[in-house]
Amino acid sequence: MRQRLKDVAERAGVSVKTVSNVVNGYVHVRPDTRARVEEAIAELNYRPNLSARHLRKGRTGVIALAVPELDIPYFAELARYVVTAAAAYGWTVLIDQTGGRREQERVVASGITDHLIDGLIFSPLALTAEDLAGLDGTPMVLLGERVDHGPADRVVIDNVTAAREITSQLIQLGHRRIAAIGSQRTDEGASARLRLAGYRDALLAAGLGYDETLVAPAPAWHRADGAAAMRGLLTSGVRLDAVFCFNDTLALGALRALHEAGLRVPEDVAVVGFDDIEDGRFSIPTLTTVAPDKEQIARLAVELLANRLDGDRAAPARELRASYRLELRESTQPR
Amino acid sequence: MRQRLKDVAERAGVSVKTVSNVVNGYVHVRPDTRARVEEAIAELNYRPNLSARHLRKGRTGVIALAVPELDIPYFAELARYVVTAAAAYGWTVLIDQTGGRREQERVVASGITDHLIDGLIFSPLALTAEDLAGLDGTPMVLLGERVDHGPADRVVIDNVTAAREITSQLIQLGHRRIAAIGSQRTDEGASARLRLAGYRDALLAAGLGYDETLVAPAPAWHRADGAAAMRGLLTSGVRLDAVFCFNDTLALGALRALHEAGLRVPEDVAVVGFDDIEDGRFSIPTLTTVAPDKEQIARLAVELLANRLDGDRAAPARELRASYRLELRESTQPR
DNA sequence: CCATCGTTTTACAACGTTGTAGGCAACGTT
DNA sequence: AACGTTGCCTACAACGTTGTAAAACGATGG
Repeated sequence: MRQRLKDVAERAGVSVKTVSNVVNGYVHVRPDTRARVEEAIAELNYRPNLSARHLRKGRTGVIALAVPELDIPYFAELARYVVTAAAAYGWTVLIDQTGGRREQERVVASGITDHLIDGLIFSPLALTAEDLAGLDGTPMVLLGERVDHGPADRVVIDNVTAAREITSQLIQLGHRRIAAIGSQRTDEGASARLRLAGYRDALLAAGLGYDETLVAPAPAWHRADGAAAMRGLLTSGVRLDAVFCFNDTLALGALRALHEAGLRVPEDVAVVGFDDIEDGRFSIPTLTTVAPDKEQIARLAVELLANRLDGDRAAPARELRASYRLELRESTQPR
Repeated sequence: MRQRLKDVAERAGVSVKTVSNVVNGYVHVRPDTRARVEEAIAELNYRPNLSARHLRKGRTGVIALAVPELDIPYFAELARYVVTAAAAYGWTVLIDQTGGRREQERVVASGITDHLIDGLIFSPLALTAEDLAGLDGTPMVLLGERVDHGPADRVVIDNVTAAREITSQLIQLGHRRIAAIGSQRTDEGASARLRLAGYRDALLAAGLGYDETLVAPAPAWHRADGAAAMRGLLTSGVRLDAVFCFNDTLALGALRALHEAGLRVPEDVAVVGFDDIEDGRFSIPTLTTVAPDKEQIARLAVELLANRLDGDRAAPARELRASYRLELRESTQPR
């Protein structure tokens, strides 16, 4: 049977509240009393009932991280960092998978949210600012950017600049026909829109012009989508000597399709990705990519949440920018 | 401000309990009363306070899934299936990362467990049966096998047979010097022990003999460990024409190391893995592997937990076996 | 019109915890 | 000696919910 404060109190011969005080580290407890209580706690293997504590205090010590898909490595890696960063605050992280579906995202943002968790770190794919507007409840930190600024705290990286830089890098390496894989319909995928903008900026700045036939859409950003898009570009007959994939899994799929088509990377076609997932450090060839500082993203998100929880909930939303760097690997330069 | 039953009750002009009855689908509520209450619920956007409900009912509707590392793709994929299977029971899944450290696993198994969740699906790396013995509390389902049968429900696959089959497959393809990557110290990694046993069985059954110099340990089962182990085998000068890696990430690392050494896969060395992670379907070459039915594993685990929660908690522990199949891909046969 | 019975609704207590307010010693200060 | 101060501890109430028991209601039959 599970032990309660009352059981500990009876065993130690003190009041329930005194046990509570010991558990919570209240200072004014005589050392011998404290020792007696701690002994009783140990003997009974007492553990606080978190639901009761929450009911009383209004805090659960649990925050949620909601991501579209856990088996996209980027999110799995991010989840690990968030769990680590949250541990520093003594928080447990509930990880939730939305599948990127608007309905599920809405459920997570409002339903799950209510009462079970103290705060939410949320990487929305489909949800819009107005979906979020109605949620007065749980403090929330958004990851990744949309063009429209919502009412919530947010951690972003500068997608446009990063995309421009890596595209420029390709240009500097001598590539002139640079394709892009991963564009999406405007109402989904803000990341896609921003990375496309950076790609376009770089091309125009270099006087190369923007050729729509070089831009391949990808409904989702999985390996299979990257492979399919690459095959599409190849069969379309368009000339190309490099590909900028909007994330690493797309790029891994593209590598595969190029391999199947008998093309060498980087000799025939250079490939770059985005996210710096672990696979890209071991793929054949290894993958040049934009590497966002995931550890920093996670840390900033947790800090924003902590400030919001402890501080002024009505304070204006803040937006923090995380850094990134370019990782040049084999897929852009012969070894 | 968050709404309570009381607020809804006042608005609808009924008692708190009647609102509770409506929320919980109690039958004896007059239709017009029910309508009035539901209207009030909608207007106030009422959501039950789960902590209070739990405190009263002893159920949270949350189960936990504890895995060693989320950025090992196998666990990420498994997590996805568990979340899906649990949704069918209306459960939310709290995903926890233990890092495979015994201390953290113990915390998860006892600490987190208490009061916050109804049940736990647990994939332990370092924890032993005796660690688990002391936990009377939360129902638990273990994933993966240890040699010693613990006191908890369990979902396993037949590791020994699977390892034997895939090794036999290599032998049948004509390979004679088959290395193994992924062995571990006996006190950790039960999977390693079982897969090694299957590998050995197959070799002995084919009259090939078991050569310890062909077995490379791997402290963890990441890509980097696989690459390092492969390099070790290659520099040791031992002759080999195939490698059985105890999971896919090891195999991907091995592929990388072979590539760097200028060896072709499968022409010079065949490679097989275990787990069937998505990467293996897109790697160059694609990876032959043992494919456990992850969806089935997740479903069985959730079912076991459901039975335990609704049924007899003192019933003897059950062990269910999930199926697997061999996926033959490019890394064992030229296209 | 009353008794009976099933339906619908309600009051109350309890789940385990902690904040508030207060009491009792022991101590130091006037 | 009286007083305030401090340290330690306790009783009580409350967080939002639901199970229990019982009350109120309405319909039926005698």
